[in-house]
Amino acid sequence: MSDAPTDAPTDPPREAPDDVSPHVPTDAPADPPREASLDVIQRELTAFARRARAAAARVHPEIPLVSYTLLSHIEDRRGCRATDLAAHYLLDKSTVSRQLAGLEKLGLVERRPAPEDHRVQVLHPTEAGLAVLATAQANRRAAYQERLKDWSGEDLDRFAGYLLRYNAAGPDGLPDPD
Amino acid sequence: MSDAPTDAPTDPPREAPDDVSPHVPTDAPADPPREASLDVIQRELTAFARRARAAAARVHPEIPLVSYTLLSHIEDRRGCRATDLAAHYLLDKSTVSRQLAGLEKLGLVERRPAPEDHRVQVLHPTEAGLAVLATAQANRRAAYQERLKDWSGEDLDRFAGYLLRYNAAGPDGLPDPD
DNA sequence: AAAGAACCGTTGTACTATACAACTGAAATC
DNA sequence: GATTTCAGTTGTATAGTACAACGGTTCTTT
Repeated sequence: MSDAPTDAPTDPPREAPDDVSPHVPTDAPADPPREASLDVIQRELTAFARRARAAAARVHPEIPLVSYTLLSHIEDRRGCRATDLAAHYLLDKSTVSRQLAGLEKLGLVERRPAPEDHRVQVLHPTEAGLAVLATAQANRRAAYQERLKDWSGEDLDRFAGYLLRYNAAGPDGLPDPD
Repeated sequence: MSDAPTDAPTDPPREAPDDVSPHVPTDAPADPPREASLDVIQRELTAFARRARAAAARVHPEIPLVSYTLLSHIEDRRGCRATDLAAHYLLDKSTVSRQLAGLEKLGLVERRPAPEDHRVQVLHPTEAGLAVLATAQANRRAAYQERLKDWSGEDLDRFAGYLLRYNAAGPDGLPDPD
């Protein structure tokens, strides 16, 4: 995404969630409020990304962190290749290679050369890998539940829908390969 | 935030934005849909953070990147101190110190010892710093406008509101210091 | 089928972003 | 005035990445 949040973090939740009129958006000239919303979205998304990053390091002391993301994808797409991961996450091959090396050393993934194509490595989570994922997943879920406990089901639903829609535009506004 | 997005990236926009029923949330038992929404939110937020990070590096080749975030805050809070930045972004003093050193070397910020307290450094953006910020801000805004061009004003407004609300919980679910 | 192109993954090297700990200087407290 | 506390810097270490150069493999093309 060419709109990466990388700035304008000034201070996210400074103006309470009210200054974003929940209803009078398309009434007036329609353009000013639109821009205001865009700015808020940009700023908040940025703030989120920045904090997420910082927090990430604190949350998974057990596993080298980003490897975790990859492990998760490996579980989801059993038997995927390193190249798939790189393409999916917009990472360099070398980065993935090293992350996988780490995961293997930790005994969380197995990589076996594919029988059909000897260049390719087929990736699978190990028992340990699955266990780690399960635990972390549970922790995360609990954290989100706590953070969003005051939200109505309807709000959660809509928020989820918006996020899905936002992300659906793909990594760079592109159709999202993969 | 203990809910840091650090995993379950499997593949964000895989299920179209429709499988999140936009209206029938609080009707049924109310619990299953809630959990589903939570999972989606968790996953999408995670996906966003991951990609944002990757994209960030591609978007601001000009300036060492994260420094950008700090510069932005410095503009917003003229005359703030390095410690303020550290506290605000949950960064170590040393990290901020080095980032600022970089920004100063690039001529984007000035730091002067405060007259009243000789330990403190008062930070100000330079002309060049303001110019860089303005340019980047324009780029970002354009990118967001493009990405969200198909959204209705009402949806933008609501999405902005949700993000604000989400972030308002603070870096860790805490009352958000600062 | 031999040559060349395309591919997959690894390794060397370099850089950003961070953290933690130790240290210097300058208030503030006692 | 001695101690503690606070602001920033510097040393050292680590994660995460990228890019470029390779070493095998497989697919294409003559």
